Amino acid sequence: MMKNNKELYDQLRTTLKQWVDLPDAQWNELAAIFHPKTVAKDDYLLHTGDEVYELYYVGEGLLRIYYLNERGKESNKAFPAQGGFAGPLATALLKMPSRYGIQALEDSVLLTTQYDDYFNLLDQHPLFDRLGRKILEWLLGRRELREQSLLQQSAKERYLDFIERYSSLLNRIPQYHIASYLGITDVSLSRLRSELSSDGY
Amino acid sequence: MMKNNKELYDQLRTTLKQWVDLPDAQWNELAAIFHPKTVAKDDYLLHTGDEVYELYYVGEGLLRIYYLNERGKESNKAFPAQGGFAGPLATALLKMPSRYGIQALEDSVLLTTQYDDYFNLLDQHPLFDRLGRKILEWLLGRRELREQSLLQQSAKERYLDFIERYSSLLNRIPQYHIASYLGITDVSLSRLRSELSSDGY
DNA sequence: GCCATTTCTTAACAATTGTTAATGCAAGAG
DNA sequence: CTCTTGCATTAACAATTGTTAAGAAATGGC
Repeated sequence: MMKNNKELYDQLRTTLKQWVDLPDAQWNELAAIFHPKTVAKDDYLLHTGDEVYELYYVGEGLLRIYYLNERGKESNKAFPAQGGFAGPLATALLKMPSRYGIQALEDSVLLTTQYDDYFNLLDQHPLFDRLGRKILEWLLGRRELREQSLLQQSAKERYLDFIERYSSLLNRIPQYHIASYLGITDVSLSRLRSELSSDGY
Repeated sequence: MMKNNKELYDQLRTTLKQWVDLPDAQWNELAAIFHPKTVAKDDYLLHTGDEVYELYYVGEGLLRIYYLNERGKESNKAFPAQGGFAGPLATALLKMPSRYGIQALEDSVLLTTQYDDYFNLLDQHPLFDRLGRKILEWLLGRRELREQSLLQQSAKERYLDFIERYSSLLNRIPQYHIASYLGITDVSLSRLRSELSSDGY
């Protein structure tokens, strides 16, 4: 069910509207730096350690963003699906090797832009700074919810929250990736699930 | 060693310069909405559940920002000291009861502004949107580092990192507050410390 | 200096999560 | 269809962290 390009760009505009309703002139400027891209299931858009050049908008499909530590342990940071973004902004700004990677969990249709184009855009009109600020405010709120969850909730509580919050993604993401998002091993998650099911969930 | 007001505002301007170097006109606009405030050790600037009205800049002293969950467990989110900010931006935007609280760990000298004034300021000049965006980018980077740390590091590693990163604050923050920042109990931290010291740290 | 209070440590035991390994199950390739 | 491969489950055991309680050490008020 591949979207055509017009639908794709319309969808991006709708997504951005939740923060700033860009007038046609600015919208056209913004749309001009985004280009359609498709990616196949399991392909990588970014490896940890690479320099970051691109930002992605998910029109259709599902990605995962993950951290990798020195011991080679991966932890999933987020699962951007339709309407979501993926692009290590903080790292791109620093022009440093990325602390995270991005992989497609499904065949996906994206809109992508070069970070250099994005940074240039910010200088073209103050509305882009405003849009950027609003998106960042939103992102920050999400990161803080996650931080609180990791600090204060047990693995079981985090899993139950995940089920509730991301019910639509539940059967699209392998268990071991969910476990890694929750900060536990796949074996522990399986044990939690069996405890929950014997408790009547 | 109480700073006088001029030093206090100069310090704020210096702090902001790391993101945007405001011309005098915009700096004066910004300075006008900030007011000096002192707070005594142990006093609360914000309780969880209160609505958020104010943003704080720390001129001198030390604060802690903490989350509180339904079971009454507190977890420290950050320890803003000289040059730092405290103010639940994400919550202020939502006009919802704050998920976190702010308490002074030392007698502190602050500059504070009403969020309404801050939001108005953003409409006065595009530079403020830019400043806001840059601060948020920086904050987001820090939150992501913390998220990765909570997902991938053991309590012992997190503690060693904390010692390294915040060595200057180490003897100003009680152990149990550090433990709560690390996501463990004070008893566990004490145990870690004794293990480390018998390992020669 | 002395007392009360707070903070930190220690110890025993419980609960949670990790590790390893074996097995079952399901989906995709040929 | 069969085989391979990847994913999920289960079990036994280890390591980490939590809980509770008692006492030691440090701090602040008087």
